Amino acid sequence: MEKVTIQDVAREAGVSLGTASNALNHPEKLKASTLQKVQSAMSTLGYMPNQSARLLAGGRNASFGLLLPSLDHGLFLQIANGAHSEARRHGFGLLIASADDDEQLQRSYLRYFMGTQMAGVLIQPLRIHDAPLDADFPIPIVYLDLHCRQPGYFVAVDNRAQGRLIAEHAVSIGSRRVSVIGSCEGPQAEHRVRGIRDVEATNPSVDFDYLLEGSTGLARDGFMMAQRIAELPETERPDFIIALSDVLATGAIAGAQDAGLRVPDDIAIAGCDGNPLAWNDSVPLTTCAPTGYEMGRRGVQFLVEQIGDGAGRERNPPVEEDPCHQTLIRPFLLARRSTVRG
Amino acid sequence: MEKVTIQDVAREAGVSLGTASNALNHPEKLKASTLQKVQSAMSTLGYMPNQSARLLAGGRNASFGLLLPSLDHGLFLQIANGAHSEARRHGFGLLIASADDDEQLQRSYLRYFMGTQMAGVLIQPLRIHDAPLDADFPIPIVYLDLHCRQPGYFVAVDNRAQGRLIAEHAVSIGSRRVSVIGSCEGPQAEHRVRGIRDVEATNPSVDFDYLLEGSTGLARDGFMMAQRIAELPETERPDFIIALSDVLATGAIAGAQDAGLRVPDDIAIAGCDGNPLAWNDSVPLTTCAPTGYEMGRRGVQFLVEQIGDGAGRERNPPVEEDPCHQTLIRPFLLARRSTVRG
DNA sequence: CTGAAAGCGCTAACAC
DNA sequence: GTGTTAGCGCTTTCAG
Repeated sequence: MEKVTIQDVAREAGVSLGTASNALNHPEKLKASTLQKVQSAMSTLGYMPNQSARLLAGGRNASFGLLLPSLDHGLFLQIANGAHSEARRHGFGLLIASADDDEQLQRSYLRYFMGTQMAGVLIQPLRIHDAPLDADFPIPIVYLDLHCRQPGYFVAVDNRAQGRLIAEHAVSIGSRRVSVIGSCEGPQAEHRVRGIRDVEATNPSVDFDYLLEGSTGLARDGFMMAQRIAELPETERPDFIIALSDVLATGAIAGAQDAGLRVPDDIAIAGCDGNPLAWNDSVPLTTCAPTGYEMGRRGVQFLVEQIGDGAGRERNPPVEEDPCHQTLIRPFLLARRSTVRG
Repeated sequence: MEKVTIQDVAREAGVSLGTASNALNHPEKLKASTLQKVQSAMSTLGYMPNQSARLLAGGRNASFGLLLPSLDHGLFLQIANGAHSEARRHGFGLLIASADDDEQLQRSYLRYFMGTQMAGVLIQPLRIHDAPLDADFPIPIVYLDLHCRQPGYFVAVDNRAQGRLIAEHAVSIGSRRVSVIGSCEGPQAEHRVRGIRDVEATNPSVDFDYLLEGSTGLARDGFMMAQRIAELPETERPDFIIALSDVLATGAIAGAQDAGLRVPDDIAIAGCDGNPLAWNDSVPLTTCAPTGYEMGRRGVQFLVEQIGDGAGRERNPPVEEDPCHQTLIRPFLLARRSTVRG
């Protein structure tokens, strides 16, 4: 089918171009009968408004952009779902893009979103460093999974509380020796370790040691670390492993079992980051409840808030509020079989 | 930062508007030194080309749209990943949207993609019926997870082969009585049942019965059906349950265990649709390997193919090929602990 | 290589 | 209520 423009619609409906346009953007301005005529003309012609032209002519883009670092983590599905449902509640659409762990691609999608005049952008940056870019962005932007003392909007999981929660759980079930495995490559993992150290400080009778190497993203690393741990003499062997990610924990469970240990009887193992995609163990994993949904929702709320602000005041707002808008998502413990005997 | 246009760039670089535009779209036409000047002007000004204007003026949109029915199934992540990686290989971007199980939203995103002049769109329709729409779409379109004897491009999982695979597995491990649970609400489930019946036909010594009720999407239904099955006297009780979805299988495993049966010793349970998001059982689930990645890849290949076609021939192609382009993705068995003793 | 100019399809003023 | 018109920012074409 050849392209049909709003002109064609107007002709078909026997009205003027402007009226056809109004039917689309200000239906309340038309007489019901006229509106009816135009709409039926649109559908018989199969008219699809050209978004580019609408936007260019000054229309508002009622969509938000969501830019994720990649699509291989359950967290991203949750974020997308949370953001989408909240966006819909406010009458916005949501377009999702993945940077595929590539900074250049991240930038290019970000430019695309800007260039396409999205109503706002939610971005979970690949690295902290990517944040300050917002300095000169023409549209509202919210950073996800990033906690940062800078002007701007940030929504993050309270990773420190996650670490604390799991460590407290370890202590509460009577563990004596706790091993923390993973690496501190990202700020998230770093905060989790800090939370664990909080608990360590208040429980001097429990031993904590830290095997911070490998990555947090590969089950294989967890497997090997658990095997090394399993080789220790029983008197030195930890009775609880905290893995800094669920994927790592999954590997660790397999590694421990492969070495002949029973989970949780001989050794308890827990994850940290609430990643349902990793929950395919032979034993249900203790970890934190997923937080992505909440992040996505909150992020869109910030976006909507900014848009509202822009409309409300013009310049020199009466009160200069704190320009740093931050939200920490509070995590919850999911105590399951990998640490608690059935 | 205020909006900076290509005019500003041209002025800053000391060249004409046309040249600045060429720097963006036909860099090969510029002297290296001029190109350099323009590019640095762009970056110092923080110039972001207005996509709407580019498209409207006739530029090509180097992005595909992917329209998914929802975002709550692991399959969708796989599709998105497969599509994205293939799109990148060909120099295209990918924008993802979710219809959130809402037909109206599906249509609205589809129009959006059309209106935004995407280079092509991949759509996994909510219902079969949504397919024929393509009759008058101005851009290449490929349907996912849909097998359909109509002109157009279709990529689907061979659901019938999935059913066959699982049923053959049941027979091969010596099952005598097989119960199939789930509902035939979608065409996918229907095909799976057909595949199971294929196997039933060639194995008269094995009993198959079909409890086709509830939904395929709720673990709760699986739970309750398994409980009902568990109450049967041992002589009548099936020794193998095929659930028409992994989510259902997950529920069934929990239900059987809750009723005091051991899996797989007392009863083996398998899924069908290779959904990693459902793999959080206490026992690793036998099912088919995930197929989404392959679907996404193949879908984008079809898109690229269509675009290539459009450029190659103008009208009256020398040979009129079959207008029905279909690909069936072949499934593989993933035999795990829920049916095979460790 | 440059500069000028014609739209792309639409929205939002403004007149009627 | 309706019809008319001026751009939105950019790409492309065409003459220099």
